[in-house]
Amino acid sequence: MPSNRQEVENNVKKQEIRDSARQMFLAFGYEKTSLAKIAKHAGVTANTIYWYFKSKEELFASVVEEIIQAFLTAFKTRKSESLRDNILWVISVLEVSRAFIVTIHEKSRTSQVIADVHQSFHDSLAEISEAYLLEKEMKPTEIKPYITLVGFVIEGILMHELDEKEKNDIVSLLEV
Amino acid sequence: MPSNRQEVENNVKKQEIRDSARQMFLAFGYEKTSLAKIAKHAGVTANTIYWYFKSKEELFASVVEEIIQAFLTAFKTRKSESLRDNILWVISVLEVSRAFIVTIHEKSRTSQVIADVHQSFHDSLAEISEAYLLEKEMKPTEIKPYITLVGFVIEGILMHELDEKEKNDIVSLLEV
DNA sequence: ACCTGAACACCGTTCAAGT
DNA sequence: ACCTGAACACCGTTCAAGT
Repeated sequence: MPSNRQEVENNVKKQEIRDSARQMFLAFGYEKTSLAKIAKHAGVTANTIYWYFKSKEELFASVVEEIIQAFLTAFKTRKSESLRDNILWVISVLEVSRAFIVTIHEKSRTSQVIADVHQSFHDSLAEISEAYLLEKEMKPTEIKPYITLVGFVIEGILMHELDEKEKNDIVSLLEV
Repeated sequence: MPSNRQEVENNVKKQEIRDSARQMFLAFGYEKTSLAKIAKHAGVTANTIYWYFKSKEELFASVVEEIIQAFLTAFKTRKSESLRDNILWVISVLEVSRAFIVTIHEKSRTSQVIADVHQSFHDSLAEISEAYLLEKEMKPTEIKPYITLVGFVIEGILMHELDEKEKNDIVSLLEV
C-alpha cells in the first residue's frame, strides 16, 4: 500500500513510461526505438525518463522483468497438463514478446542488469520444470540437460518464424 | 583472375576493411563498433567505407557471408563421422564466431541482406544434412523437423555459454 | 576510380535551472 | 521531488570537391 498520493502519482508516471517503452520496443525493436520516441508517446520529455530509470538499458530490463513476472505467475498457477501441452502453452504465451528474445540475448553480453533478469528467468523455469519432471519419474541425471534442451528449442521456435505444422512436428520430437 | 593491377589493389583494400570489421565486430559487438573505429583500424577514413559497402549493415552481411562460406566449404569436404561427432564439430567451428549468432538473428528482422545470408546458411546446412541422414536411413518425414531441432540446439549451445559437460550431455540427447 | 573534409540529422546522456 | 531546455560527444550517412 502506497503511503500517500504522491507515491501513487510517481508510480503511475513510471508505469506509463514503462508501458510506452514496451509498446515501442515491441513495434520497432530496441535499437530503432529512441528515448525521444518513448518520451513523446508517454507525454514527457526525453530526459524525464532519466528521473525514473538510470539508462535506456535499465528501462529495457524493467520492461523485460515485468513480462517475465507475468509469465512466471501464469506458469505457476497453471495446472499440469501433458509435457507437450505445457511446451506449446509456453510458446504461445511468449509468442507476443518474441521480438524481445533476441534483444535479451544480445544485451546480456554487455549489460549486467539484463543478464541477471535473463538468468533468473531460466533458473525459475528450470526449478518449476524439475519438480514436474521428477513427478513424471524422469531419471534425475537426465533432467537438467533435458530442461536446457527444451529451453533451447522453445527459444529457437520463438526466434525463427515457424508455421503450426513445423512447430508441432518439432515439439513431438521432444516427447520423453 | 583479375584483369589488371588496379583491380587487385581494389580487392585488397576492400578485404582489409572487411578484415578490420570482422575483428572489431567480434571484439566489441555490432552496435558498439563504430564505422570510425573500423576505418581507423583499416587505415582509411570512415566515409571511404561507403565506396566499398553500401551501409554498415551491408558490411556486416559481407563479413558474415565470408564466415559462412568458409564454414560450408569445410563442412562439405569433411568426411562423415558419427552424428554426434558432426554436431560437436559444427559447434567447435562456429564457437569463435559465437558473438555473431545473436546479431544475425537481431538484424535479420530488419535487414533483407542479412536475412538472406542467414536463410541461405540454414538451407545449405539442411540440404547437406538431409543427404547424410537419408544415407543413415532415417525416415524421410522425420528428417526435416529433426534437422531444424538440431539447428536450434546448436544455436542454443552457441548463444549461451555452456561448459563441456553440459554441452556433451545435451548433444547425447539428440542421438537417434 | 578512389578518397576526403565538412556537414546533416539523430542518438543517449548530463546538468544547471526551474517549479 | 519532479521536470525541462540546452548542451555534450558521438553516431551512420551524404556529397561536393579533390586526385
